[in-house]
Parts: sequence; C-alpha cells; structure tokens
Amino acid sequence: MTAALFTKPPTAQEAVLAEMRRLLVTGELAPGTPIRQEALADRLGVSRVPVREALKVLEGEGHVEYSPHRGYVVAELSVEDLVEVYRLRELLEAEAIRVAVPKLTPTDLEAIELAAADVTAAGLRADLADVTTANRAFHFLLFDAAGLPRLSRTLRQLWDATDVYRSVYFAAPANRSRVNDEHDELIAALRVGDVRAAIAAQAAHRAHSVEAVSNALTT
Amino acid sequence: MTAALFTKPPTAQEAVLAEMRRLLVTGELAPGTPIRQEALADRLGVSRVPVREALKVLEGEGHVEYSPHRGYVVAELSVEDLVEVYRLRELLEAEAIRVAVPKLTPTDLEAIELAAADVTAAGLRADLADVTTANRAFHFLLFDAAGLPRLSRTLRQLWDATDVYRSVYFAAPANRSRVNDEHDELIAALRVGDVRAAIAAQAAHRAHSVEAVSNALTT
DNA sequence: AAAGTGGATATTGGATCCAATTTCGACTAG
DNA sequence: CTAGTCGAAATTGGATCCAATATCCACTTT
Repeated sequence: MTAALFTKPPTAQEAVLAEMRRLLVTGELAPGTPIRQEALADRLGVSRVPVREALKVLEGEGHVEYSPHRGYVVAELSVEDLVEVYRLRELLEAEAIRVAVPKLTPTDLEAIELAAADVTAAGLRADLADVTTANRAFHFLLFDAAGLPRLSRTLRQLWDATDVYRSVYFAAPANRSRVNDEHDELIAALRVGDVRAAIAAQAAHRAHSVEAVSNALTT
Repeated sequence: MTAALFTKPPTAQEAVLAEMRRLLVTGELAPGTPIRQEALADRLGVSRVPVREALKVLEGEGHVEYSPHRGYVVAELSVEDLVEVYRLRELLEAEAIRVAVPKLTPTDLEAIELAAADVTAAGLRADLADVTTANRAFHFLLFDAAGLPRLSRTLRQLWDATDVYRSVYFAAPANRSRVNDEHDELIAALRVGDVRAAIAAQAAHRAHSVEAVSNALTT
C-alpha cells in the first residue's frame, strides 16, 4: 500500500472540465459564444468525446445552454439572474448557518480561521485566482459544517453560477480588504455561537458583492 | 415551412435519458446497483455514447454516483436525505409562492385549476404515473409563475430527487384523495391572494407526504 | 490456512469514423 | 431587389474500435 505521493493523473474528462471552468471564469469563453466542440478538443489535446461529457456537466450547472443539433453556447448572466442567485443564496445560506453554528467544534473554528488567513494572504499577493478559491473554501467550511450534503451541493451550484463575477469583484483592492473585515466579523459571531449575528454578517457580505457586481454589469 | 404536427423524434440521448428516468422511478434500476453501460445500451438499442451522456446528466442531478474507472451506481436515498430535501423545498417553495401569488393572473389560476382536475381524474383512474406527472404539473404551474428560472430549476432538482417515492405515496387511495383536498385548499388561498395561507397549505401538503414516505422507508 | 502476487477477464475511457442535421451561400424566380 | 430553393460545407449525434484501468481468481509462498 503506497500513499498518494503525487497529484494523481485525473481521468482526463475531469481535466477538460477543470480547464473549461477556467476558460469560463476568465472570460476566454465569453457569454453568448457558441462552443465548437472540435476546436475545443484540439485546443485541449483530446478528442470530442470527453469534451461532450464535460459539456453535459456544465449544462447541468447552467453554465452552457444546449439545443439538439445546434450545439452549446456559453450562458448569459443577466442582472436579474444575478439578483435571483443571491436571493436563493440568502435563503439557503441562512439555513446552513442556523444548522452549522451549534455544531461547530473548536477544530472547525480553527480551520475556518486558517482559511480566512489564506484569503488575506492571497489578497496581499493580489493573486485573484487564489483569492476566489480561498474565499470559497472559507465559506464552504462553514456551510459544509451543517452536515447537509444536498444543501452544500445546491449552494455550490449557485456559487458556481456567479463565479465569473467574483473575480471581477476581487480585482478591486478596496473590495479585497473589505472582505477581510467582513470575514472577521463573521468569525467573531461564530466564536460566540451567535446565529443571528452570523447570518447578518453573511447577509451584509453578500449585499456588498451583489451591489458591486450589478453596478459593474449595468455600466 | 411545415408545422410540427407530431411529437418530434427527439435526439435519442434524450430518449435514453427519459427511459432511464423511468427505470429509476419504477425501481427497475434499484438504489445501489451498479450500472453496466453496455448492457443498458443494448437494452435500449443504442451505443454506449448516448448512455454515457445521459449518465452525466443524471449524475449532475444526483440520481447516480460516479467514480472514475469504476462507473456509475444508482444513488441511495436515506431518510436523512429525504428530510433534507423536504426542508430545502420548504424554504424555496415558500419563496416561490411569496413571489408568484401577487402575480397570478386569472389565466394562471384557471390553468392551475385545470391541472388540479387532471390530478383528480388520474387518481380516479388509479393511474399512478399520470397522477405523479399531473401533480407535478400542478405544483410547477404555481412555482413557475414566480418568474424565477433558477428557483424553478432548483425546485425541479429537489422534486426529481424524491420522485421514486412519490409513486409509492400515490399508490394508497387514501393519499390520493387527501391530495385532492389539499390542492383545493391551496387553490382557495391562491384565489383570494392569501400568501400566508397558500404557504401553509403547501407546507401541510409536504408534511403529509414526507411523513408517509419516511414511514414507508423505515418499516 | 492466510496473505500476497501475477495475470486473465470485464468494464470503463477515449479516439476515430460515419450518419444526420443544420447552416450558409449561390442561384433562380417573381 | 426580395423571397425562395437547392446544395455544399460545417457541425453535431452516434457507432465502432482500441487503450487504460479495475476486478477477480488461480497460484505461490510462508
């Protein structure tokens, strides 16, 4: 029995999926553009088969839209969509926090604080990709602590849907520093087990980002 | 230009998907059983390719679980899962009703009443499949009236997840008649635009079915 | 007998090839 | 000049074939 020493060579449709996600959040695959399967396959050095399977996954997540015999196009995200996603997050994240907070162990809290530090560190390095992944890890440590897999899954879908815009949000240094303060506030509430304060902190956190992003969208 | 006169011959991976959904809700593909792609493909008279694409969709919806190089197995649904699904439905259906009720037009209401009549009719014929589809149509006429596509989509996923058990629920004639009463109560609330009453009716509706189904699961 | 090892078999992953459909442009008719 | 039609090219859908991995079983070793 050998331990997993190196990053396992994944099953390659996963590689395609990961790369396509990157293309989507960086905007290299811009909303509205049709996806040419063969071109994409060539670019990634694989055949069309794994590309098509990855597209089916992305379709399920709402990142691309599909019409039979017409193919896939990158989904557009309107301001209304954005607002809707954030409203659904409001409802579901509140539930996650209600359930999770009473269950939080000191170990959980420690992990969450470490994750917050990661966000800060990535922010100081101005590494946008790292900030977004660290930020996501931070929040989902809390959400997952609720122990409700279906809820976590749904929240992940909602976060995924607006990932494109989170990088935009974190591009502004002011936003990066504000996020740190908001994380600290949330952590303070978690430490004392104050559900209401935690929900409020998370709500304020969301409100700021949805405001910033929808401004960016409308202008 | 010819009008679409007959049910268009769909793109065949859709056919596979539809048939697999049927196999899942009827239990012919029972929870926990591994899915042999080739056997399934032979049975459906197609190659493995469309089967694999359909499986990716079902994986995204949580109906099957996937491990690289190990394949797909039909997902198990525990009582905890069931309770979680219903809790999420509670949160999201309440929101759908809050938004939809003030927007309901007389036309909407008429359609909803017709759908309720369909449920009753199918119930009298004791046609389980028709009852479940009519029941679903009834509820989603209301949910969709909210005009929130992402919410509708998420609710559909949650309903899909427990579709297996809804047929079980409707198998009992007592449940079928109770459902009709509950639908009438909901409609009465919709008619007078009473959001609170509508939410309450929907909640009672859910509570009865989750109770019946979880009893069936534990015994 | 228990545990580990090697290899045959079954199953999934991916590539290539062919069929079906759509798209787009040239051409014709009005 | 516009509308319509036909057909070639592009694109997706599906089938078949080969490769990679996992599973299972006989066999060896202690």
